[in-house]
Amino acid sequence: MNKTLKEMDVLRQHLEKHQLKLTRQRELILTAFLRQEHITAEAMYHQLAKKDPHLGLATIYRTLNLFCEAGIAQARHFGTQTQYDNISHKGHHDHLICTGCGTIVEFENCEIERLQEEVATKNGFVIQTHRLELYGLCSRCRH
Amino acid sequence: MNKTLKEMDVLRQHLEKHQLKLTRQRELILTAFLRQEHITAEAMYHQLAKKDPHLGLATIYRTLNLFCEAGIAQARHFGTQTQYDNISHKGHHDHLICTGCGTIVEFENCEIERLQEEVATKNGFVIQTHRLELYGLCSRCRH
DNA sequence: TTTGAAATTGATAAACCGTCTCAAGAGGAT
DNA sequence: ATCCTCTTGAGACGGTTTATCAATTTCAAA
Ligand SMILES: [Mn+2]
Ligand SMILES: [Mn+2]
Ligand SMILES: [Zn+2]
Ligand SMILES: [Zn+2]
Repeated sequence: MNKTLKEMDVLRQHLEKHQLKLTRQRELILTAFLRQEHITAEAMYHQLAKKDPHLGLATIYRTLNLFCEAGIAQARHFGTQTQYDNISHKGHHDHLICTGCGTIVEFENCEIERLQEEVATKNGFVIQTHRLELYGLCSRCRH
Repeated sequence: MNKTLKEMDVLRQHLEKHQLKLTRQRELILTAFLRQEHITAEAMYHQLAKKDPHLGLATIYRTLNLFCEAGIAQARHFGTQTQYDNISHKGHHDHLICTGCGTIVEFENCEIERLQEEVATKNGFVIQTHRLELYGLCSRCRH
């Protein structure tokens, strides 16, 4: 029973609007991507290499970037690595990252968001984007 | 009247403790660095390339990283560029960055800091570091 | 002051991560 | 099925930072 994915439709619409084509690779990568919360291009590459050993790394990058343009993914730069965040079913959020095991926890805090706006206004700025990342040790990594 | 700089002493102590040497280059770079609030290695390189003997780019990087270890500087990754933040006379702070002109404004907001701790605790984390950057347009860049 | 072991320097190679190039292949409107 | 356009995969390339290494400098001890 292959249920019609909302995200596949989002992609199809984006492709249509921009005269792009729905390829086997794009379907494959989207299906795999939607199983993840956050994933790097490299990890996606290795994961898919098992299925289709000829998927090029450049195609992974191109396709994940396409998903960003379509609003399905968002590139997040944590420390040195870039994680593609599956935002198809999420609103804005920020992250807690464990420096021990790499676990990524998402959170939303509207009070912090409000205070950010307040700080910006106080300094004459209008915010376009922001980054908030908390790095530390999760309970398991502290034993 | 060459007043004795507190930062030069901090550097001297750090060098002594680690069996490192005080070189003409390190003095030169420190003096120039202390005139800045935030600066990239590349900018520092160009600023100093005109003077004196010729300073290699590798030396600039090595020395700025040395300052970080000595607690005089802190590397901050804004967008794609790495700014070395002169923290010799500052406590913890975060930044507002204008995407129009590149202006960097520092701010401290203990209420945000407190809420960050609260979020971390709620998720079983103990924070080691954090990044908070607000990107937007300053009043001049909005006209 | 001279000496010499150890640290430092500058030039440049290399690593890293992602994008660009381009010839060959695939998509899809007609 | 045709044919124009878009996409793909392999590898070259680019920007930024670090590693390498022979020559030079520092500085403590003689
Ligand atoms: Mn996320
Ligand atoms: Mn600062
Ligand atoms: Zn952990
Ligand atoms: Zn501005």
